[in-house]
Amino acid sequence: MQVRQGKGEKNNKLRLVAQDDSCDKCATKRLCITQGLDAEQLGAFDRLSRTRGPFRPGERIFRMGDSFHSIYAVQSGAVKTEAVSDDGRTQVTGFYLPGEQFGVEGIGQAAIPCDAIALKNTWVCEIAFKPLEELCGRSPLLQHHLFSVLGEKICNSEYQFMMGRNMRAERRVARFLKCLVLRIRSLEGSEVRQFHLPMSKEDIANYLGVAPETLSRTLRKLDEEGMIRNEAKGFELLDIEAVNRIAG
Amino acid sequence: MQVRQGKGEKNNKLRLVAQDDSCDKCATKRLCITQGLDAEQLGAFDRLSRTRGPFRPGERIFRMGDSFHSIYAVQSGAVKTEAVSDDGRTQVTGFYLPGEQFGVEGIGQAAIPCDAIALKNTWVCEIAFKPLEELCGRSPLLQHHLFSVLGEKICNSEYQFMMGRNMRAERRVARFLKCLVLRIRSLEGSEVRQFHLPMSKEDIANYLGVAPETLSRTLRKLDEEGMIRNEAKGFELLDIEAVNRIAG
DNA sequence: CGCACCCTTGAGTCTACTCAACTCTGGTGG
DNA sequence: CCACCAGAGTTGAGTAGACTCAAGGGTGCG
Repeated sequence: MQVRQGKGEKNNKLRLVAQDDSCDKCATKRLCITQGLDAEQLGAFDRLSRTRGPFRPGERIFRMGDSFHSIYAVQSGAVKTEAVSDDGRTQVTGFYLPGEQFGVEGIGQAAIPCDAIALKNTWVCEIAFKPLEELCGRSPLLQHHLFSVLGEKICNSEYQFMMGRNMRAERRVARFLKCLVLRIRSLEGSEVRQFHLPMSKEDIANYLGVAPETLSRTLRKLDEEGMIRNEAKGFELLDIEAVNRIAG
Repeated sequence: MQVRQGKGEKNNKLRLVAQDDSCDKCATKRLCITQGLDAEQLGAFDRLSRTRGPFRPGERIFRMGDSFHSIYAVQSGAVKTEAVSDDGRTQVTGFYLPGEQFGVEGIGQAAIPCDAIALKNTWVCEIAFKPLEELCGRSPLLQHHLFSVLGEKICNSEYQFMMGRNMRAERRVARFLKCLVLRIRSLEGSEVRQFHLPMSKEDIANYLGVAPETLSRTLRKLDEEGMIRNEAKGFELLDIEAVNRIAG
């Protein structure tokens, strides 16, 4: 949600742990819910949030069934959320990059409906929700930001939902790539062409609702058609126009 | 979100128009965000909400691209929301029964991302969002309710999202029926076995991400197996256990 | 009565799944 | 330094579930 400033030591520590730390860019992101707050409110916000980490790859930040206390933002690293369905299969429900919020699914619920798992060495900002609600009562701007975050999340979820139906694997994959490119470029700059994937291709396939084999074949096809250069742990973007065309 | 009491005339009018009006039962629903408010706050809530209708079947309550001003609750009738995807195809994103909220997708967004369309003669409660936010600042309870509503919506969206992938048509249909049974029974009583569908089967198929033909065949299969009795404009529930078993 | 619309049924096709084998990579240990 | 191993990813073959296209009911409305 925000990287708290004026905590040099912690940020340094963070940088030592996670080499690909992008947290100092987070403050510029549009979703920073503390944007526009005055000094007193920022102070209050600092008191209800804290940095946690490092989480190792595969380590859980919270678990399905935990009672809900906090919402989170990625400071550095990457996070996936996944839920276990009734029949025991896991479903990846989201990937989160530095500056992005997660854990809002638990708001107003008896229990958190998903696990959050670090994908690499990860630092997160944990924001206690009950005090945040109280602070929102005193800060209309913060309240508005928070509602916006939730609205955006709803909007994205419905978009994903919509995308999941009646859609060829090729289009799903293209949309995923397009989305990821936008998100990573907003962190690292719009000239980036080489994209490292923090998650496994198995996770991506699960997220997209296709078999790993289908994802593999689809990426190969996009590669052969010259849109991307498919790699083991990432991809190179060759023709964003073509990807957009397939994404629709 | 709530049916305002003490407006006998409007409710009467409403009853004349929509015979299956269930709005007087809405006040008992758990999602009533005005629950627990004091008289002064209830008054303020009344001033920022208003009843609108009747909307005729097919009539739009709001349109995709409209600027966001209000959230809504169904008072009587039924509503669907649908979005048009980039390639011009429409995707039904939700059905709403009396007492249920809709339109929260627009919160914090530049434009509302979907159409809301009445499925039969429908009255809705429109709640102006900006004043609602302000009122939330003065009423921690209301604020908490609203956050809960949004959290629940996120949770449901992710659940739907999850359900859309890797799932046989039979299971999707069974889940849809199960969910609908629960919702209608919470309105009309748990002994109900006969369910009228306010939406067309084409809409249901679209919502579930299957072809209308597939939905038709699946319902016939469930009928032949004795779980339901498939009808033109509804269904009779014969074996809820079996439906639950298939739903997983 | 006839038309329109929705739903159902049938036949054929195709996408994506499953299962199985193979490759590649990074890490470990001799 | 290289051989080995485990896990992720890729490729191939065969299958099944769902889609498309097309035609045939049913029901309500003018």
